[in-house]
Amino acid sequence: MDVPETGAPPTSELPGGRAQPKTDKSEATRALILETAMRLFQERGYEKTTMRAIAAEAGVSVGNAYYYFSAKEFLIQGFYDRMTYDHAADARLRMAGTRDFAERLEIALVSWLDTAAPYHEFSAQFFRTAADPNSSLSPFSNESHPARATAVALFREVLEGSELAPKLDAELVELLPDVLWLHLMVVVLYWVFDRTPDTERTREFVRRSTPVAARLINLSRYRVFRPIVRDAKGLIQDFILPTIGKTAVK
Amino acid sequence: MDVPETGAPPTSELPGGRAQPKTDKSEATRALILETAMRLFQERGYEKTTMRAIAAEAGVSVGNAYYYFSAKEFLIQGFYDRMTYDHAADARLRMAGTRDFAERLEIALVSWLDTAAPYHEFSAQFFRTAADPNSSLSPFSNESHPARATAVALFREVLEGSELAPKLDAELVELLPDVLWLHLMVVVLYWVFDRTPDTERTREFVRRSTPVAARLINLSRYRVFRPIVRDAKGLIQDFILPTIGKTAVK
DNA sequence: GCAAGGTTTTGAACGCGTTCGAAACCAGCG
DNA sequence: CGCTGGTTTCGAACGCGTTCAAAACCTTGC
Repeated sequence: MDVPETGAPPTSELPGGRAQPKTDKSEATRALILETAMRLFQERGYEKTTMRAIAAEAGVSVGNAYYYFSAKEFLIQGFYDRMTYDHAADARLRMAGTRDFAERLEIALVSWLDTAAPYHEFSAQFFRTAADPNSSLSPFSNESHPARATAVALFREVLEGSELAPKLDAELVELLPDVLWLHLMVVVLYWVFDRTPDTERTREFVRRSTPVAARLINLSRYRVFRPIVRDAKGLIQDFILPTIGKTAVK
Repeated sequence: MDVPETGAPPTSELPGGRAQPKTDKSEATRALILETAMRLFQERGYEKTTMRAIAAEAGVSVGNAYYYFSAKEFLIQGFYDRMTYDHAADARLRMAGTRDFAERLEIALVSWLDTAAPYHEFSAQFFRTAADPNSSLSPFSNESHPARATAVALFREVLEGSELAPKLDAELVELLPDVLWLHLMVVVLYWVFDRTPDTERTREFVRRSTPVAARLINLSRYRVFRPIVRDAKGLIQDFILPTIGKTAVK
């Protein structure tokens, strides 16, 4: 079995990142701008942070900021990439000693909530961006979104490191990582709208929903469910995976 | 049984609509601006249509447009309300003679696709707005969103007009309309990202997924599934409905 | 050392959404 | 009729994201 790349240290960029860094100094400027932006986003929120402020605070001109990030949106991207990378690392650590699938899944999701917690306030922006099919930042429409690849790889580990995986239909094991990633997206959706302190409600949602999900997957092994599992697999293969950029495996 | 209000003719407005119309002339101006905006949105798309253009085309000043719609966003709202209303009317007509649940559900969803078809190009905007938890336009976060009430009422009819409803657990019948509305939201999500001509892919998705959904609901009647159905009901009651503005029924 | 060509940086300028103080309009009342 | 208080309309002005032509800087080859 091939281990997919788990995501490079968050330096890579999409179209918005302009030409690849030619010099060290250039790379430094780029990093400086991103750091500054991230700090200001956290301090004042996304809308309130103006490009002029970022440039001023970083000690460069606005034009220069745009030289590295062709739109304000693309500053989000850097941020999001890094978070995904941190999440995967943290989740791997936390679930290292656990073999139970439901537990592993819950650990992975809770780890996401913890990693994302500091950014909950302006997470709405991430989400708005993700929801725009015209934006190349959207993890749904952009087939080569590095953050998605990283996350899907993580969920593959969640599954394959569990005692459940060997008992399952191989085809299903192939599909599940993407489905679990979608599950995370649902949790994220819930989280974004969650206004309870420490997003306690989302945490409870995760606690309650993971066992149900695990149970459902487990049930798929029994004969009675063959037909409905076949249908579900068909739906996923034909309609979900192609949309998020996997070509259907024949 | 009580028939919920199916949505007033799309005149009502949320906070962005400013004070209620005092005079006929005022109401006329308001309508003129909305009509003009909708026409231009369709002609050139949302981003390309500037407030200045809307005002000019409508023969009023920008300031005046803002007097009636406190932000460009709120013009979307009028649009969306009307579409939802049209959809409900059309779907009712189409499914009048059908009792089979799966068929009724498919009719309702296809009707939505047909109603929304002319606006597919700039639908991304609706969606972005809906995805913003801070916006009062979001059908998720805004508890009294008229469009959602209309749509949920429609799905209640989809279910209760079918031969399936009487056979189901009463509690489940109470929950399902909202779940079906969520199903529509998923379809909308899919549709927004769908780039195939005439959104053929989404249409196929609907054709394929409605029977599966119907089958799942139907299965819930059998004894074997009691525990998992109970779990699912719990999740919906405790985590989904409260979020979209229903107080849990004790 | 210098010219050529690329990379990086600059800041003024543009277009847009939005705001706001003031004008115009329109009752109803004395 | 004129005054008064509310409603409606106006358009200049503000702040922000973004663009762009030109400048500054930095190699590299001669």
